[in-house]
Amino acid sequence: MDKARGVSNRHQQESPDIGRLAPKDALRCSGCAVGGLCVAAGSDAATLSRLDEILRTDDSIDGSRIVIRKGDPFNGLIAVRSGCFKSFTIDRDGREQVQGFHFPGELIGLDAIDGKRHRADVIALGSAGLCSLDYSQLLQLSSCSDGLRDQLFRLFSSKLANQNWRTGDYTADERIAAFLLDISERLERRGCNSEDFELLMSRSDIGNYLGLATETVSRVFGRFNTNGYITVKRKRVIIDDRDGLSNLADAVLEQL
Amino acid sequence: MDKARGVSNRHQQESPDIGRLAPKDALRCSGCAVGGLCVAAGSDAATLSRLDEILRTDDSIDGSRIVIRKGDPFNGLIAVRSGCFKSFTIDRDGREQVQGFHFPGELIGLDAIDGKRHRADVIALGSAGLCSLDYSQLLQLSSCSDGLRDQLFRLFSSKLANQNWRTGDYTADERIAAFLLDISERLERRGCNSEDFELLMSRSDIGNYLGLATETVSRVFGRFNTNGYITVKRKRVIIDDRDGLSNLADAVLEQL
DNA sequence: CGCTGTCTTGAGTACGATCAAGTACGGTGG
DNA sequence: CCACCGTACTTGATCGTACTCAAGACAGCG
Repeated sequence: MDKARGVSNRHQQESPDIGRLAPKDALRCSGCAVGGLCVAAGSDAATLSRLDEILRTDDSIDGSRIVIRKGDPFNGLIAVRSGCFKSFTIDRDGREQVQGFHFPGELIGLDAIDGKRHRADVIALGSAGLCSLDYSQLLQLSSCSDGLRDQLFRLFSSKLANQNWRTGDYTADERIAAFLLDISERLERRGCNSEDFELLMSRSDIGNYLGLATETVSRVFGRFNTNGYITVKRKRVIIDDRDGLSNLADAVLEQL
Repeated sequence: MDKARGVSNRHQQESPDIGRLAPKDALRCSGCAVGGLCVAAGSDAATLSRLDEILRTDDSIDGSRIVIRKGDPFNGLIAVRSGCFKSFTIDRDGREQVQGFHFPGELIGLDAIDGKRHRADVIALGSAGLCSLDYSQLLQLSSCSDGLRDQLFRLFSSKLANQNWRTGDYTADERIAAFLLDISERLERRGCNSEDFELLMSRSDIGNYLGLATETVSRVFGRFNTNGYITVKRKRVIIDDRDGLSNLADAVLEQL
């Protein structure tokens, strides 16, 4: 009972770390650990093997490597294989705007299809891997498969839906509760431990993402800690009272 | 020189009002006034005529009519033909959250593809018209046409891209300047007068949408008016100093 | 062991929210 | 045509949350 106090450690041993989701031998959609959440979901075997053909993977991304720069020509969709990425822009005053964090199975660069240029920088938070899918080839391939088309639309759709809560008018507490539950839920869907995890992003990233100052994030984390909602030490977070958090985040989560 | 002072009235006579974009006789994609911005853009004649087949139109929508309710089953995409719509949710405390305003050629309900239920209420702001496109039929049809698939993805993509600026951390002045320029630009693309127009939504809708209080919107409008950026009287807005507004909205607009 | 960057904690401040009148407009009916 | 009413908008005064500035604690690392 040293660290994981206040919560069962039922997920302790079987849950993989977010960085370990893509074993070296699964360089294709057909064997991908997050296939069920990604582009391939709902595709038949034939489509799957053609997806494998147009797929380019890179599993050797080290922490803090910028994988996309704003203005880069858009060639294809980027899917996260493992690890976590942050997308952001820097305005002319040098101020950063964090647009989002991307987990395995999620697509990056969807907003670049229209203008054919990437609209944000994307950086790896820790070691990570990704796939790229050439857009015109994907467009071709999607003519053959109803399932693939549907899945692409669904991925777009859920991205749009998940965007809405951030624009609402919520308090710092509501935002952070919703943020923590969002991260937790995304980890869960990937088979990771959703009760006890490491935040891969810094306090200032979180604050920037949520429209709050770094200090406010720190303070709310501290308050949640003393109130028994979570146990937080630096980047390590344990969800102690999920219901309490949900209660706080209620107004926000109704948007989903 | 009674009302349109300070700005040329070059767009005065030839610009249609936003409510008058869909003449009664153009009930099909092929003859639609906003076809170039909507689903049909980039489709060949054959696809266009098949689009016409799966299209259902309704041009007799009166003001304040709710056309979609949150939780409604998702059957297909809704495209605005004429007028303007507002999408919003009401949380359990009865507080409204305005998610967006929709102009002719724009799609509504994209975020419902994934969960198969609409995630927001949609109401007409004044008399309006819309089209609905059955999703499964559209999915089928899109297998035949690269152009249609591409256009659908682009519409999704631009929707995602245009979402980002609202989440950033900006002042009331920046938000409202960006809002006015956004409306103006959308009117322009539809061939309407972009210098002198009527806001179809109320101050409280604008405030809610931008995360500001009604009173703040009113005050900023008033300040912009005295500073010579705009002439505003009730719902009527004239853009007097576009550069000034752009300057204010710079930080925001970089996100686009 | 001290250096560096990240995080935490504290004190004062500001921007926009809230509360509260007051005003203009559009609609209705006399 | 005008008096009336209700709603939307404007304007003013006060308040509160989260920002800013500032200092200190902690972890990681040479």
